[in-house]
Amino acid sequence: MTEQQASHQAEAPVPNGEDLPEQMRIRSEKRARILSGGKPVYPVQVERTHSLAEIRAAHGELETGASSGEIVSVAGRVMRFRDAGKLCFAVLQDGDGSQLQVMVTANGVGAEALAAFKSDVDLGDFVSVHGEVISSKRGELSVMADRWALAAKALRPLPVLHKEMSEEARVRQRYVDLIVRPAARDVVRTRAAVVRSLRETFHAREFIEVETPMLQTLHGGAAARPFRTHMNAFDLELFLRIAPELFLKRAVVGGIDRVFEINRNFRNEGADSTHSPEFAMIEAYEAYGNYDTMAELTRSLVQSAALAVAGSTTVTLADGTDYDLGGDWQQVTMYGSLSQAAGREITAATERAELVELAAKHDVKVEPWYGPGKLAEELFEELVVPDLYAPTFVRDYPEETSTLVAPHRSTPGVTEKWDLYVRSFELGTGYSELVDPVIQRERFVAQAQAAAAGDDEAMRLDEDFLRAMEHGMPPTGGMGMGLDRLLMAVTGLGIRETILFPLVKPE
RNA sequence: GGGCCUCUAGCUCAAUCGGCAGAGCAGCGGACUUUUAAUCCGCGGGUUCGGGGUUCGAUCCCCCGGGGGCCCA
Repeated sequence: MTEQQASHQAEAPVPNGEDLPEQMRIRSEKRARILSGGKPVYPVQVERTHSLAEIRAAHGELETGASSGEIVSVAGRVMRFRDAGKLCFAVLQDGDGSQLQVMVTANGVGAEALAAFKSDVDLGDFVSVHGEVISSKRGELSVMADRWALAAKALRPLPVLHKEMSEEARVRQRYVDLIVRPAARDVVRTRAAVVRSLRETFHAREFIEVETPMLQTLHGGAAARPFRTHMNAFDLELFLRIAPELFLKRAVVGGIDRVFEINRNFRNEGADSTHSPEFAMIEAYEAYGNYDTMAELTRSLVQSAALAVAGSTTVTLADGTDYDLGGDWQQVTMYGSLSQAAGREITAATERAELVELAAKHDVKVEPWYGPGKLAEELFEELVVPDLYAPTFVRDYPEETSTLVAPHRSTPGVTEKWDLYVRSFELGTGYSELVDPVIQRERFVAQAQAAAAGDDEAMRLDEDFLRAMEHGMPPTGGMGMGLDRLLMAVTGLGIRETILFPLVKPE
């Protein structure tokens, strides 16, 4: 930076200085005053020999009032500040949430540096303190300063630490949430531990991680409305992917027999406590696997993740209740559970008219393009899902709604597909993949007809995907699981709490 | 998409029937060499989400719009 720029910044600390709230104006004025006094406000580097946690680990047992004899430099964000005359206390915080008190006294740093500490430092600032590790008269582990320096000034005040910010403020300004709320930092670490656990489980089973296109000329692999975008160079309409499935299957055709991807999908739908327009998903495919082997893999992924974050397959949810993800999970069939809930036999052969009548009875909305399979699934979601609290694999879904799934080997009209439900939300899905290119083409054609009838979630015919499959695809099992929902499953949090920076409407 | 609730100081929230817009924390000035949400004295701080209407007078009532939450579809 040139001197000219530096002086310009000193003169105009922030735009619209006149209109600033009082506390920002005062902090900006301090910034300018410190700079004009020749001291840096944002030095490139400050003294720091130890993290706060390291000091605590090394000297946590120091007796009340004792001195350690060790001279250190620590730095951190000022979370509390108390001025007791010729002595100041400040509590510094590190990124991992650990805190340590520093004491600045007239004897230790001199009257001038003490006065500067009082006048220059605000809550939220970063400071560096050099001095001896001691224990205060009240037994608080501290660094007794012999010098100090400002490490970075905060121009905005911290929110009050003793009350939670509103949910909206927490989501809109996650950086502030992270500063003041340890639980917010914990979620970030928990999510990282889950992702790491997933990769370890996959690697232990010799799955290869790949990245497939997010910008696609044709969206597919799921039933959802896509985001559209445009590529200038090719003057081409592109879609943000709604699922990686069709590319991962191309990889299996090519001989990547065990393959997985953990990455983002985009669905142009609403946002609520269980849906985010962009969400992270795990998908995996295994040649010579099937929906049973994928169920076993999925259970292992979830249980290993629970062990990684909770140390147990029984996790404690945000509301304090325990939830058991351990052991084998129950398995039911979709038509069987629906029949039981409806009090009458319903199969893939049940006539549409009968299902329409049942839908009317239970206030389930019926769109004209719904066939009997889609209707049965809608009824299932209304009548059965709310009661699926314990982890449950629901098996054998109608062909009509399972465009990419192999026909069941013994039950007519259904496919080898399961959905995994946890606490009544859908956590994942698994298939014996459809690998017959002729049937796949027929299913795509049926989807095209549904699209023509008004179903804007219907899949489009993907000719290149069919071409790949026509080269021969081995019998394959596949699974998919929402990463954000897996976090929800092991923590009990809402989806917007599991995503670090969820989309919010502009203010 | 529909219904209900909500938006006030930096943050979290009050404000009676429509009658001078308040508190706690935070901030500013002062005191204090051992504080732990320190204490004591003093003092500031507001586009009450935006626009319009009713009224002598609107945070409050009405209309339109926006953000957020919950429930329903």
